Amino acid sequence: MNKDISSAVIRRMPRYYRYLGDLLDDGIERISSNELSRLMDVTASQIRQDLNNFGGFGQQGYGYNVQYLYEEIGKILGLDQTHNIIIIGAGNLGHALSNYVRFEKRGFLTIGIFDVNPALAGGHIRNVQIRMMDELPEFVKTHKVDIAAFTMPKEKAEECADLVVSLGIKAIWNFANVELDLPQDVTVENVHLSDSLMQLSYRIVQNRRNDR
Amino acid sequence: MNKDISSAVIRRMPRYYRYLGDLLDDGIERISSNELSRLMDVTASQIRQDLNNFGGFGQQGYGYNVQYLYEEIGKILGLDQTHNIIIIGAGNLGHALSNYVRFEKRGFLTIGIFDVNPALAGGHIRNVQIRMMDELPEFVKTHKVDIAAFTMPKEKAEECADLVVSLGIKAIWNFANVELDLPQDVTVENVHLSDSLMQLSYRIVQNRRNDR
DNA sequence: TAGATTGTTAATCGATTAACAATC
DNA sequence: TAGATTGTTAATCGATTAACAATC
Repeated sequence: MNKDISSAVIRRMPRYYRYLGDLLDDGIERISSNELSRLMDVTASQIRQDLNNFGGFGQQGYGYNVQYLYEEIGKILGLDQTHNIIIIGAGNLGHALSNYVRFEKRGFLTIGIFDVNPALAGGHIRNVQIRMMDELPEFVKTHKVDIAAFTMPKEKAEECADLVVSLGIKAIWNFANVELDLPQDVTVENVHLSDSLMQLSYRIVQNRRNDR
Repeated sequence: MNKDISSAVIRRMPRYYRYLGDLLDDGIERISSNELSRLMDVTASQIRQDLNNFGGFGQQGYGYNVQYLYEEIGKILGLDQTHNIIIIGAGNLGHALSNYVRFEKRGFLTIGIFDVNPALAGGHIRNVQIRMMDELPEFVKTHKVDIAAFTMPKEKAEECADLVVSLGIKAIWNFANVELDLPQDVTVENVHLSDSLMQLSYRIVQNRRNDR
């Protein structure tokens, strides 16, 4: 129905959402694309183009109602629904993710954490129990799981992907440093921390060269 | 000197590096842009264009030597140098980052972790001592610090940015969910986990709509 | 009504892909 | 030498910006 919206646009939507949330907190009622443009350091034209991919949220001569636009973008991003997350890999990163209380406010709820290490069995992270991997199939059958977050070592990632796909999970938030090979009805969002660090490193080295 | 290379290209370099590393591990000696293209699911044309931003690393009729190309991309990304990192915020995420042994292999070394919580003072994460924030200025003066990783709550981020900038640090790896306002000789790489999760959420909701 | 600002079309710019001559 | 494959130029495609008529 919605014709495909370019990923460049999608990438910017959470940023709009963030800025509008801040404006809302500051009690700002309305904002024009021009003011927002100055605030966010993007062109007003881009803001209007981006938003109009999803509909006309503004009003000529007035601008945008902050609260309304904030809520609409929230709906676009699916933040009006609850997303149940399981975390596979109870290492530091798994801990970190499950502790992000802020996510909960946006409707993301960690309902299970899984690991292979028997030493962790029965433990809890903020009242979410750590379970062993062999309990995963039963758990997914008895709970609604929307997202599997992958925080295990990359060597295990492909195997885990096969498992969760076979259990019917349709979305993976992948922190393991490999590309997963998935059926096309399963969506994956990669967070490659080491790629990110390398990009930073590139720019550092580049700046040093320019200084000379 | 190097004319500006588009960020789209830079973003792809770590991925090339990753794939070439895997090929190297598999004992593959040479590869053509065409084979790599199939492997990575990008066009061969793009691979050749991307690489030729930095120089001619291949040979007509032969392709690319995997080892050589791997090392050259490593140099481009600055992985032939050591980068000392301090982590500000010793929460779960700070722990996770400092425990990424893999980063060390690429020349990224955590040399200090800082927090405001006195309960953490004197603790260690993998033989790196947790220090209090008031020790930071002295630490930066007596150690070479290339990167400050921001894993504190977003409310503290801007203030920390002012501090590390005033101490002469030129690169920030920012996990706090705000945009930092920085002088233009300071480079920042943002990792906005909640933005990432929202993009995933968008695609989940989108897929469900399409199913109907 | 006049002024402001959107929604949208048109123009520009940049990035990706295709093509092919150069050359190993 | 003939075949393969790069490096690079040209063509295409998509995304961003500019402009402006519609309208609140």
